[in-house]
Amino acid sequence: MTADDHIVFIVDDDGRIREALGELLESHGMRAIAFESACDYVRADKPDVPACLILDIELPDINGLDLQKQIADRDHPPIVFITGHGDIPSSVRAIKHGAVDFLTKPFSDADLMAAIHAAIAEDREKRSQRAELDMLRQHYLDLTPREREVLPLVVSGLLNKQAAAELGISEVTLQIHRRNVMQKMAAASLADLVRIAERLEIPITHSRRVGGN
Amino acid sequence: MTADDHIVFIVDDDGRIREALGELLESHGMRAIAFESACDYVRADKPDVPACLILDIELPDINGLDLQKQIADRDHPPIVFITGHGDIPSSVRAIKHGAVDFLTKPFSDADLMAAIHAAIAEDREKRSQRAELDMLRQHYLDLTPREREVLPLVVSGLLNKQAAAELGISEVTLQIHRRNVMQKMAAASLADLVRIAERLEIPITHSRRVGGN
DNA sequence: GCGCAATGCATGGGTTTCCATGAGTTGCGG
DNA sequence: CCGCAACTCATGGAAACCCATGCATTGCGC
Repeated sequence: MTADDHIVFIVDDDGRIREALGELLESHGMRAIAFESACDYVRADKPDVPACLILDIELPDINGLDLQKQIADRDHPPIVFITGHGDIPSSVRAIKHGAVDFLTKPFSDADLMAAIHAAIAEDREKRSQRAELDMLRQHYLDLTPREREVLPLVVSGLLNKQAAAELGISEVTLQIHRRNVMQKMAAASLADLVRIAERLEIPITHSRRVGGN
Repeated sequence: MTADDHIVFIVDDDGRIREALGELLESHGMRAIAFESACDYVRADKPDVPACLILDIELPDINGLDLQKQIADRDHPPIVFITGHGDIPSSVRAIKHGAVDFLTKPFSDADLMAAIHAAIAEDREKRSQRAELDMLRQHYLDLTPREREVLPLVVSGLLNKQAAAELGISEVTLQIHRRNVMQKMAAASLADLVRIAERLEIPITHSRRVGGN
């Protein structure tokens, strides 16, 4: 419960720091892997568990902030920056881009551990969110092209009749597509389907007029 | 279009700074009001337009970061911090709590103006979001107690019959409540109502079982 | 006490949805 | 060329939903 369900990555070019951090983390029962450079970190294949990246700003190959930016879109763990010569603009940029904390050496063990715990908790939450979303996206991929046209019409609140007219097909056929969509998306009800579509950011194409019914 | 649809508040105890900032903003065609202390700012009644608060960290009555915390829950404009003696922990805390930027004197006019424009744009967006939400909340207040019980059941995807059973009333009565809810919430369709309930954070009480139908 | 809002129920009729059965066309890959 | 997936459509019955009319009870404020 304390060593296998999370991991801490350390990227620092100073071997003594890597060692000290590794020992600190071990003494708190946490698993850690240290890298000497950003390149090593990026290339390594990392276990797929809630994690945290302790990142030094001054690295031999690339600036820590630039690394943050590079891996921003991808699927990366929250970052805790540490630095010997930090400046305010860097810290502002780091936090704005989502870093959990920005610590200047020397920092207290307590501060670092607090940041790490916050980061791992954040990653845990983020992962669970993403897992759910991935499942929905997987279901969406199961839809046929036609079903993908039907979905937005249905969650827009159109009647089957109206949606069918929109696609130029018969109401019967649309009902079949609609039914398949519900099944493939594992939606228990229309309300459910609407919420699922919301999370998949399916755009509302037409909204039914109130008086139009 | 450039002076009346936004305003910049300045809180700084240094009269020269206030004057300089006021002139800078005026030269950019922006309206500004300056205050000498946090107390003055809080007490003043401020125009209800997209705004931005330029806040000095070192104030006579209260620390700028504490002021940020105090007005955090309330309805306050985005903050751009400026300071003569900033430190990294302060900047981290400020940005974490939502500040737009954290500038140390001396800073360039361009940096400040960029931050201000970003802040006002942010506020504009936030206000438009809140305006919509307020309207929905107003509609929600129009609902009777019973209608407020019906809403979550309906958006959970329950059949009228099931929701009625849940409340121990007849299906007919529930249909009437349901209809009133739709009308009062200005929902054009069930899909619409689900999205509205989502934004109002109406919890899902029961979810219909797939096979149950 | 009277009016009014909120809540409750019934009946009836029209519309929509849900589901199953059955079946035809098209296009692609083995 | 055969099978299969995708798309199409019809019919028909059961269930659910929408709506209007009409009415009873309760509790609160004027």
